[in-house]
Amino acid sequence: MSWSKDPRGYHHGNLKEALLRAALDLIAQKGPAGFTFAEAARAAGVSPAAPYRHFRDREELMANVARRGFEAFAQALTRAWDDGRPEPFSAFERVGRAYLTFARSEPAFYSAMFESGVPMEADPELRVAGDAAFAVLRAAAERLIATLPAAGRPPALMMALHVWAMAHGIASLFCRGDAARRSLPMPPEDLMEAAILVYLRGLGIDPVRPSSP
Amino acid sequence: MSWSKDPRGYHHGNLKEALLRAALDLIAQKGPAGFTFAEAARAAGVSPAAPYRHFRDREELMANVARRGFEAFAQALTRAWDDGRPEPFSAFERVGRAYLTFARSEPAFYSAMFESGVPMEADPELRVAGDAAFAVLRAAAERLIATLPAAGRPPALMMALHVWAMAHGIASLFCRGDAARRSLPMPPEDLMEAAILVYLRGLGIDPVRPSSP
DNA sequence: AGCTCATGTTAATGGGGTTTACATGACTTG
DNA sequence: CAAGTCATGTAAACCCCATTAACATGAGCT
Repeated sequence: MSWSKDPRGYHHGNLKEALLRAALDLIAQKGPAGFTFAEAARAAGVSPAAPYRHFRDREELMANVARRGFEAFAQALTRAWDDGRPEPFSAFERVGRAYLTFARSEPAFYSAMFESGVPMEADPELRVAGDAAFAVLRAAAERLIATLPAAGRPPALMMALHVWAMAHGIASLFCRGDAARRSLPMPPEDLMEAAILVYLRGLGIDPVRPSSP
Repeated sequence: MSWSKDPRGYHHGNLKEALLRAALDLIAQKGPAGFTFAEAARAAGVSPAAPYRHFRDREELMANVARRGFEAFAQALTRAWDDGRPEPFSAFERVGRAYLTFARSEPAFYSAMFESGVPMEADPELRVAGDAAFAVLRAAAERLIATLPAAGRPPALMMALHVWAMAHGIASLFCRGDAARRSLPMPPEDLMEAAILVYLRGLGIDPVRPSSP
């Protein structure tokens, strides 16, 4: 669905897209630090100065990759959450797994989003995209907490932050593609599922609460 | 407390140490990616090629910094754990706080240890140091789990991994010094303490279990 | 047809990573 | 003490990268 030589293209046609894709490939191969502006240009078949017509500098390109990453991430989490079907508990576990699946299947996006050092303030759209992704997690937490008796409900924001931190921690430590990954005596997804299980039990949220048995 | 001209030094005297300190400063200031071999050499008052007499390349220097970081980290955690005094529960919470305190007060070490992309296999001593740090966490988890009735004790390794991931996640997301830090409506330490509280309750470990009231 | 502007290219500057050949001086050894 | 040796630095060179400035080109409008 993507051509590097578009007949409609005169000079290049869609260098911006080509650069973003090249960056994604390079980040996936050599990490966010190993990615170079010049090499992305080379991959797109243009001179080293050409990218500057589309991105102020290397960091702006990285911020763009991160923004798209957050958008795809939010989509993936939303799809996993599936509006809490069939019931919030198992749906929430699905979200946890989806988090790790994304980190593993889109390492370039994940690196750009969380490990590239790009400040969220770099681009308002980046912040919006990042907030939208977190909002999915937060909404899910709210739904899950709503299943508890009204008295003594923990704050949903806190729960969302805890789950985010746990997922990010597991992803960072155990889901990396490169050699920096720590070894683990089990699949990261299992570790994540167990963590969520224990954590939710700590909040008083139990796995099986069928309202209509 | 540190001179660049040591009288005992002829050529330099202790370039290796000077480079390690310079690297630590530079990483603290500009992140693990911003640190350059040449600048460390400049800070030590030496030619750009001199560091190669002491480190194979930039990565080996980084691995050395990471190793020292793990050693200091293990010390900090051990001190916080204090052999479980006065009782394992509060001591464990202290370890959680100490984790974040280290990440915040030694950002250069923490970056080198977890965000520099240095593979643990780069140096056997690095792996040993890293394992030793994790061992503190694991030993603490074992002690805490031992307070539970023998039937249905959760695996201590899993618990240690969960706490590690949670602490690392919070540290990575919310304790960074640079602009990439996410904003948080509360101190990270409080978030961490709440997480441990909830998690331990999920495991059936309660705060107050005085065996001798 | 000709103008204009977005888009690329070339060339130049300034830095960093790394290697190779050379220099220096501290320590050892006869 | 004189000479050799080895660790430690230096200088120079090479290649790559980021970024900018001056120049070129061609698409689309008038």
